[in-house]
Amino acid sequence: MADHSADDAPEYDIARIQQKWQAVWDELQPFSTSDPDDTRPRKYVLDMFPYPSGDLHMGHAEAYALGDVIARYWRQRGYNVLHPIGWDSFGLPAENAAIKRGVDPLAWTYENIAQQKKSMKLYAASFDWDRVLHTSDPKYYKWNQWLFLKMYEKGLAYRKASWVNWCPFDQTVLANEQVVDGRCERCDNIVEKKKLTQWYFKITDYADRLLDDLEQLEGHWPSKVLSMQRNWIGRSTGADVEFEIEGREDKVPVFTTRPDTLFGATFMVVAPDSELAAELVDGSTPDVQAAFAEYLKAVQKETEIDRQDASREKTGVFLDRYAVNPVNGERLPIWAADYVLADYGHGAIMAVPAHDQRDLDFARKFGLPVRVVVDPTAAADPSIETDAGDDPVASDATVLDPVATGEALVGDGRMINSGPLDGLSKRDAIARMIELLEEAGTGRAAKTYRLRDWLISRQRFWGTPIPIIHGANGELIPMTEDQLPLTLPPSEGLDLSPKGTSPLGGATDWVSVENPLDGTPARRDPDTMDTFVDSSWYYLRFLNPNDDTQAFDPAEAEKWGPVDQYIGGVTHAILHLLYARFITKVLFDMGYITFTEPFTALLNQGMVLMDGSAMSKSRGNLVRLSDQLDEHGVDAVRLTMAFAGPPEDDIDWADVAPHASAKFLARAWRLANDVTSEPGIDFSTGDVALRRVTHRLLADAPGLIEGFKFNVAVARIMELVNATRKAIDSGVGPADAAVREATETVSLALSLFAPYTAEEMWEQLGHQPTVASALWRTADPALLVEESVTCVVQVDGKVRDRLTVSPDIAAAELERLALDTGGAKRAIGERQIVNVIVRAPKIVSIATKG
RNA sequence: GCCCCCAUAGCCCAACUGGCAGAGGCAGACGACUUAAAAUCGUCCAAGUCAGGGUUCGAAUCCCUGUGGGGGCACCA
Repeated sequence: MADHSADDAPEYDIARIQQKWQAVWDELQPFSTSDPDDTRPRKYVLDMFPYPSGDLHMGHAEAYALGDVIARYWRQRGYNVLHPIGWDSFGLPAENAAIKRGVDPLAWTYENIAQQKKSMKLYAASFDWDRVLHTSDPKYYKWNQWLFLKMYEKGLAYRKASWVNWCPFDQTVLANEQVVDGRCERCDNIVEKKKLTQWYFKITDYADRLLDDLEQLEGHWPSKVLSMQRNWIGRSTGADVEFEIEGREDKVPVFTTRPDTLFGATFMVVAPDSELAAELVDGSTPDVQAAFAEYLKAVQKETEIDRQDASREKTGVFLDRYAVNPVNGERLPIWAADYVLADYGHGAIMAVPAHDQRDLDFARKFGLPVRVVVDPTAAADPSIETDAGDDPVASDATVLDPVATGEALVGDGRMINSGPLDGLSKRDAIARMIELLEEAGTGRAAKTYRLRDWLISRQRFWGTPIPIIHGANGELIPMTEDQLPLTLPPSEGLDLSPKGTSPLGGATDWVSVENPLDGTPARRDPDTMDTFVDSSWYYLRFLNPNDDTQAFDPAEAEKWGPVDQYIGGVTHAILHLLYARFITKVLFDMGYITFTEPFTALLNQGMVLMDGSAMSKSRGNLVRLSDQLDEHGVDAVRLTMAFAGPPEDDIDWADVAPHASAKFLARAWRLANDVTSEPGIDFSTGDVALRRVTHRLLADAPGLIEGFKFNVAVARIMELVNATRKAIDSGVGPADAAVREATETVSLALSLFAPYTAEEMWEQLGHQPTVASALWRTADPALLVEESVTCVVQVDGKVRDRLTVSPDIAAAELERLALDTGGAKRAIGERQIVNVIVRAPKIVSIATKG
């Protein structure tokens, strides 16, 4: 038995090993991708870049551990792997820290970046340090401005006045995506509505493509993210119907998903905060105008949270105006009610109370007429085809009276009271009504989306200035590319505190300019861009981060793009990913790139929790990464992250055992110390049993890594370590060639998870550094075949006997052997055999009866 | 309200996608080494797969129903 007492055996000193190899990596640069003559096939592996709000935390540690496994894996498989890192370094936290502590946001940001970079190096993340970028660097945000100007040129960047989300604490507008449950995503304060003129990107022009292209990502992105994106875009199909309004010149379009129920429309509702409502009220009586003004005031006082309370009563005011139903000429009273939204569809609806729950609630409250046009009891008629799932309702007079039941009839049935549609099913009636509307020129098939345009202006300092000059008469003058970058003025002397207008407005020298067209006084746009603009295309900037002549090199994009594997948290499932997909499509349309999706594959890691909940200082369950690294070593923390479970699952730090990972690594490392054979020994002379374990790992690890089953891969390495330990201590001994082969394989496999330990082992085994640039080995198929396998003999589903047979045994032979076993004979007894299923060589299943 | 995931030893998790429920780890028990402890090495322990039904020669795996947990969307016409 080998002697492992502390006195005479070397100790696994992870602190020393870490220090040693960091220096070696700095010198050898095994992760550089700068050689233009590299002929290896390429992989682009990208971790979501961090926001520098402090030092790295446990969440970063998990993400970077997993991303690194993938990057190192592909390198080991012979690929030229681009694995860059940068910082998403514009944004609110820098500014808030500046306000709170009176520091310069720039200094604060770059101090944090320096600290994070140091931690990443310690953490052994295999980044290409030559490609670092910071979005707060004018070298970077110049190209944000370029992108803005290109979008402006194409009509994809525009200004409009609209009711926007306003965070009263951060004193800035927010995108819809940044409002969660009616609260500001960042500070959790209740969001208010304000009418402001702001810059928008026209993402709605791309709604169909953003939705339809998700199909390409199926199987490569988590299905959860795909469904979140689908929900967010929220396409619904139906028809636009044009209604005439008495006393108004132009017709009013209304979107509906149920054009089949047009004959059941009994009133119309417009959004109180829409222009249409204001205009209709203008043409109404003074009484109506007063009532409406009061109602509008009440509506505008409501927060998003009030509005989303589904249980609240319907409210509204009658406008004393009338629309005309285009299919039957009926007069429909027009109401304003806040259950109709100004910015969805056309801000007006046709109300069909019999077949829409909201309309029914409203009609019941205000005593408006209800007319049933779909008879759900009639679907039993065999000549009527109903949609699957919409089962006919039992024939019962009461269901046909929604006013009495309070339940709208939303299911399928047979059309009644609907003139030319009578007798049709819902589906057929929808199609027929669209035809009729199109023939009459009063409507057409239409689609509407939940997705809104992307509001990109922010009234904040620490962001990309918008490269637009406002002339004295309100004209917009875009800067020209040669004038970029438009850099931020120094923060010194500026009031950064939230006050509802951009701090840049106070930088008089900066904001006041001459109108480039006529020399009259003009002002720069004082707002800055949403930082999601920065991150929407950064993956392209990594291809040539220091190029001053272009945002990115289309030739490099052709070489490397799109990203083969993107890794990051599910927190960005909608926002960032949707914007990046959008900008990618825009750049494709402009001809800069040849692909339409930025991220071919996506891995979402879970969160790191403590005692079942997210870590936070206020909760007092914060685990500090630096403490963990000090206590257990980098490798043990990384290994723990990979081993804890499937990567997309949350890790509860209370459930995992980094000390056990450290113990395992020491055990693996000790193997390398124990090996006594020389490098280059002929492995084929080694012990076959141990070689089998080694080669099974060689064969299986690639599939496990590519399937993101890192935890299983680690378990398999542990298995090999255990088998090797046993071979050394109580088997063939430390000099056997198979022991060296196994230990070298452990080092190679561990190099993905525990790079320091793996390097140390590799060197101890007599190899040149680095194991990080060594290649994975091919399994010998001969060693993957077992000499004999156990075949199970089942009778009526129960295991009755076992056979030890050759793996290539013939089915007929196996059947004969199985039927002859004592266990099978006993179980069959007098019963009659009805079927024998043979799955050679693993199982024989006998079915009997009697 | 609509849609989507998940449930396996005390705990974290595997199981070739229908073929003997266990790879690995934690915790636990015992032993070796030690004056002792730690470290190390070794041995052992444990569920019949949330519940009920169905398909099948055979179900953790496929299909229904329910329970429990997690997530997304929601007055979106």
